[in-house]
Amino acid sequence: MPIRNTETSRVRNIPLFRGANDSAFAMALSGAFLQRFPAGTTLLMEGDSVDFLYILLEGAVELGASWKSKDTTLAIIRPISTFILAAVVLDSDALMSASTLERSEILMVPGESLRRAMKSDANFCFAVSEELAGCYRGLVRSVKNHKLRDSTERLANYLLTQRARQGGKDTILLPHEKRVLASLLGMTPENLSRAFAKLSAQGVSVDGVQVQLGKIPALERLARPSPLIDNHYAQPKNELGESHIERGKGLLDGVAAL
Amino acid sequence: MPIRNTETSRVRNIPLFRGANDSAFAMALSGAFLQRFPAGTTLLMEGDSVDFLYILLEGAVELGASWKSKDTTLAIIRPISTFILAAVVLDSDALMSASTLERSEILMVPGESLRRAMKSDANFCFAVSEELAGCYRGLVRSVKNHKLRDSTERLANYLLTQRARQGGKDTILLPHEKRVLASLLGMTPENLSRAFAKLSAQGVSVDGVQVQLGKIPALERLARPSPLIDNHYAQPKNELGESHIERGKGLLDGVAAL
DNA sequence: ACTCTCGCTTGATCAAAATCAAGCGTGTGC
DNA sequence: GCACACGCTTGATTTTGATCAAGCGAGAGT
Repeated sequence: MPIRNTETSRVRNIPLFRGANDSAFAMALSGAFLQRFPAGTTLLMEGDSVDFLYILLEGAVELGASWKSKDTTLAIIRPISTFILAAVVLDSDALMSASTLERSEILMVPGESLRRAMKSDANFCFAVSEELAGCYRGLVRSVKNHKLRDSTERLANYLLTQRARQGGKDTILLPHEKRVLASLLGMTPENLSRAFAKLSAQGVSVDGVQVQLGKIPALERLARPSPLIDNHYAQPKNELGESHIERGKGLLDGVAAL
Repeated sequence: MPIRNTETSRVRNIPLFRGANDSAFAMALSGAFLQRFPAGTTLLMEGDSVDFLYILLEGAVELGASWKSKDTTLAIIRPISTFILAAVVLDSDALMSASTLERSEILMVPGESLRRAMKSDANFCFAVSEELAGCYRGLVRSVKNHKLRDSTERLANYLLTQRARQGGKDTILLPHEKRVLASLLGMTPENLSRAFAKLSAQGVSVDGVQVQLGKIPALERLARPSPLIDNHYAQPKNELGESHIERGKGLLDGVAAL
């Protein structure tokens, strides 16, 4: 599908492109096209060579990986976010697979165009570096979350993060199927159920996708959220790893991953 | 300590600076200085603001993190490598602490100089992006390693990676104390001992820092190393996460982390 | 030589999480 | 309406890893 004005203007204002000069922006998007995918479509498999930067405009995309018949979710991307940037910059193979969780609308930007634009405009290139640095730090948070907390603590922090993103109200909606959430949090669906059960002591009660957080102080006492692991303060756009994303200093639209 | 010619020329050739033009290189290193630290020195704590890019010229540095009285090692840096780059690019706080494992020699480059240099030279800026992308992908490998493998499998892969880096001989030397190794692999020292014991079935025998790998095929059958997780093919310079680092396409000197 | 310390190992116990196996409830298709 | 599939839960069991508690052995300081 040819790229239209509506799309370019939407994308022009994300942090990645905002500081680019017009000619670099045009160069980056030369050859870009818009594509729609139904839910459950595999966009990319681990090991595939990566020819495009993906920019998710609508929908949701799961980044995952597998080994020896196990698999896991590494991140869930929400609009407007890029993914697979690192592989594009290095012109190398994908380390994660990507598939749509919902019907999605994706802008596909040729990697070669993007790299040329970076080399032609230091400000744009700097924005790419900021973006990558933010992704890196999101992953650092994710590793810390996994190595330092047990599964109940991860869930408790996930709930508090969602609360902050969904406006601070005491009842939140789970944005994904529980099995996807379990995989993102690094546990089995069975254990996710049990972790929810444990958190009833902290006033958490689940009804389908709705979760009531009855006793926030108790939940916080258990979760002990930390700005060095959790990203409560970011805008409610992305969920990377256990849902932490970060933008250059005081920012703004989330843009994430790979 | 003032920076001398020997140091600038050593650093000039790492991938990060190789493509920079002379004026950007000079700008980046303006205000840089060399510092020596004894083993066990804390260079940076989590949450500290980061004013310098660190370039490790000699020694070894551990990057770690802690939460609720637990702590863990996220990476071990070997020369010549940078660390804390992402925080410098974003001019933000450290997400990891850094401390020397051995007496170390570190070139400290002011963050502001580095950012100015990036904005003045798109090629240098591109190299920074490549560096960050490599760090990012190293962390992705690390997350996969932790979420998909159990501790014995992680150890088995670690041993095979070390073998590849130490020249492919069937006896390798552990480069760190076992307690550090355990923390890097995400387990307790007790469990590291037991994991070694389990691997005796695969021909692994330990004597102090020396490890004999008796039955490589059996070990590989258990470890199932994968180019999408392990970085056997990189140069033997770095150990990030479980020891995977990656450089832009066909590269070279390792440079890593944060 | 002799303790002392320290890093590592070993064993016993405990806690956390994965796995196996039903069951339950809702929604779909026939 | 009825059967079926599917996502989720619950319980029982096993496996994995953490914790607690000794012990062992090499090296450092006296």
